[in-house]
Amino acid sequence: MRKVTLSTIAEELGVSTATVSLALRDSPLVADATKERIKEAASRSGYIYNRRAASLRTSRSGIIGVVVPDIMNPFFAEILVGIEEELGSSRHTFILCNHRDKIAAQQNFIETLLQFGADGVILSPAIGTTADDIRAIESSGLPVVFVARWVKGARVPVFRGDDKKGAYMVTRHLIEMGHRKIAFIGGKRETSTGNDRREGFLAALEQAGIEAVPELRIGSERTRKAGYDAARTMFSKDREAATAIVCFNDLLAIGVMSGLRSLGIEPGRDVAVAGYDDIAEAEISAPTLTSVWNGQQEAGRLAARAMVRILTGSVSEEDAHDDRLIQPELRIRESSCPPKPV
Amino acid sequence: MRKVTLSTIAEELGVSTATVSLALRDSPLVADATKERIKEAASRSGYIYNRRAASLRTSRSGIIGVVVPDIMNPFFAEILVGIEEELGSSRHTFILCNHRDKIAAQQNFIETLLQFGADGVILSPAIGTTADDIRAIESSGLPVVFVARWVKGARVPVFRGDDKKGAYMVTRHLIEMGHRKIAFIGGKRETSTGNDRREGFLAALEQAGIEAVPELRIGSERTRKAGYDAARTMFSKDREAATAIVCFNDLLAIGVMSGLRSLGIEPGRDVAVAGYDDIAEAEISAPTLTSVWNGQQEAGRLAARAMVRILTGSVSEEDAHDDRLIQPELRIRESSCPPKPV
DNA sequence: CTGAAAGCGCTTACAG
DNA sequence: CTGAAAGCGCTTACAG
Repeated sequence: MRKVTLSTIAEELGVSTATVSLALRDSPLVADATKERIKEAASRSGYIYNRRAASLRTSRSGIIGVVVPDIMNPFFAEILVGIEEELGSSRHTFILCNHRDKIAAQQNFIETLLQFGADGVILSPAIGTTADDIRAIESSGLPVVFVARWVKGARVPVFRGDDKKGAYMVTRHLIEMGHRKIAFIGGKRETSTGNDRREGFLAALEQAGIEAVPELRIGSERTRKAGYDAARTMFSKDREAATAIVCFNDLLAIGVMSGLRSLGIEPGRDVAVAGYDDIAEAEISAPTLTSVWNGQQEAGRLAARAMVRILTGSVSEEDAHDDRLIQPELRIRESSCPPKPV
Repeated sequence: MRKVTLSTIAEELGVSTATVSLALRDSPLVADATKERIKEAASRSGYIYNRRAASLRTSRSGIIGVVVPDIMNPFFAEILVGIEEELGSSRHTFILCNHRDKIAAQQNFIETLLQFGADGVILSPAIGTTADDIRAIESSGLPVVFVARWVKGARVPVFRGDDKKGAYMVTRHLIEMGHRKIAFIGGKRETSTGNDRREGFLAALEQAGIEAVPELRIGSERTRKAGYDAARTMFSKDREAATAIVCFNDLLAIGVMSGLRSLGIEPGRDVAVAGYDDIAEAEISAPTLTSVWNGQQEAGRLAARAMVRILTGSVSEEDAHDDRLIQPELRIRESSCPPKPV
């Protein structure tokens, strides 16, 4: 079985390849009857549209790159769901990369995208990405949109939750319950999210006149395991190191709860714990986890939509800067108990 | 800045495009001095290799499709890690799809892969995929390798753990601890894994002369939430519905433990719980979770390696059938306690 | 060791 | 409404 191309069909029907091409894309230039015959022949012969050829000719590939730190992290997985939903309805295919906060991996993938002639990239930049890096990508002809994280100085639309405000809200909630010794676990100073959430935390303390104790802040990876370890480190020598813990994200918070329990400290009774992101698991953990809804699906959807707009030219890249922050919402659950009476 | 192509460089240096092409790919046909000049000019001018053009000419794209039910599930995420590791060293790029057990989504993506001229696909087939579907893919020129799941009747290499044996092992472990009322939660009859694990479970019961009680088997999604719900359904009316629970996977088991706890039943003390897959979380849950190591990273790696072998022609597709099952290992932890004395 | 030429399979003006 | 022709940027025989 020889490969079927436009010209195979053209020959068979005695028309030109131009007509076949137009017909298959439903151009109004082609007579309906001709279209019918052509489409019928195409599907009968098992014709497969060759995107490489089309893309070479038009210099549009229909590929959008999506670059995130780690798909295994539910936070980014939910962003992806949003992107997937939004892109599903357009004619774009997305191809995915985990950079795991390695600049080299990110660079490498961008290079691959350029080679494939990708139309754009939705990026949650790796730690260490500079505004110059972003400019370089854009000047290679690859429009960029940020999601979740952003890079200072880069003039690129960014779609994300208001991390500072959310962290402020959850910290304030714990303070209102009566907590004064509040720890902050996780997040890295080098990421915009890490910074913003930490700032929100500190702002709430300051506003309440609580002094920030450096020992009560532990940076870490963003995994369950890191939370588990951090909790054990913080509470193994002093079981009253803190009465409440704000975690950088839910994954960490779940790990923290597990770590506390392994020391015989019951989260939601002996120590209050709060997470961030409101991933699906927060609702079914035991105790259920107080968290901050951060709109990651929404962020993914908005980022994808902005990208499609840029690509279809319905909006200039300048105008795509409608990057209002998504407003976070506090989700109070069992894990944020009041402090134990002394 | 005009786009730089092979001919831009060729003109600049006064050589032919053939020579430039050869030089950039390090062909021994080109003199070292010429190579030097060409490479220098390429990197200086910011030349970007156009894979679409190359691929159109050679009809090899360097793309491998990876199609799994759900990347958010750590089981598949770990398979992906294996694939990523293995493919990292070859010159292949992979593009990913979640089919979420929707045949249409799977079909759609295969179509996209064909349009991009993908070289092959590593597939964990959606429920309902038939041997004919697989044959159709292969006869379109896309070699297939299965990972984790397989399709009966399809002559395709498959890389996966021995699910039946693993489920047998963990069930047997619980029986040896003295359990007789053992439930099985999760998995779908329609997937090969669901079937195999269920069979292993039943085989262990039968061998121990324990009658299988249909009420003690609940099929379900493969999520934490489903486990949570199933546990509550099973134990809310009868707190002694079972003394031990074998779960289709760890995600479910973690949900089950959470569900039990929400009813005031302590997993690992009142009821034994075991999972499957030995995901990273099993080790840090509280109680730590007894599970079966299933070698998913290994499976991913082997599948990717087999695919690369098929593509480089170092092995015929027939010979790639070295699909020995990965031997599962039992990981006994706190959650599998003996039955409570009556 | 290097070059001229053809061709992969599309789409896009242009002409009719 | 349809066709002939050029060209996207590579690679691959082939000739020298």
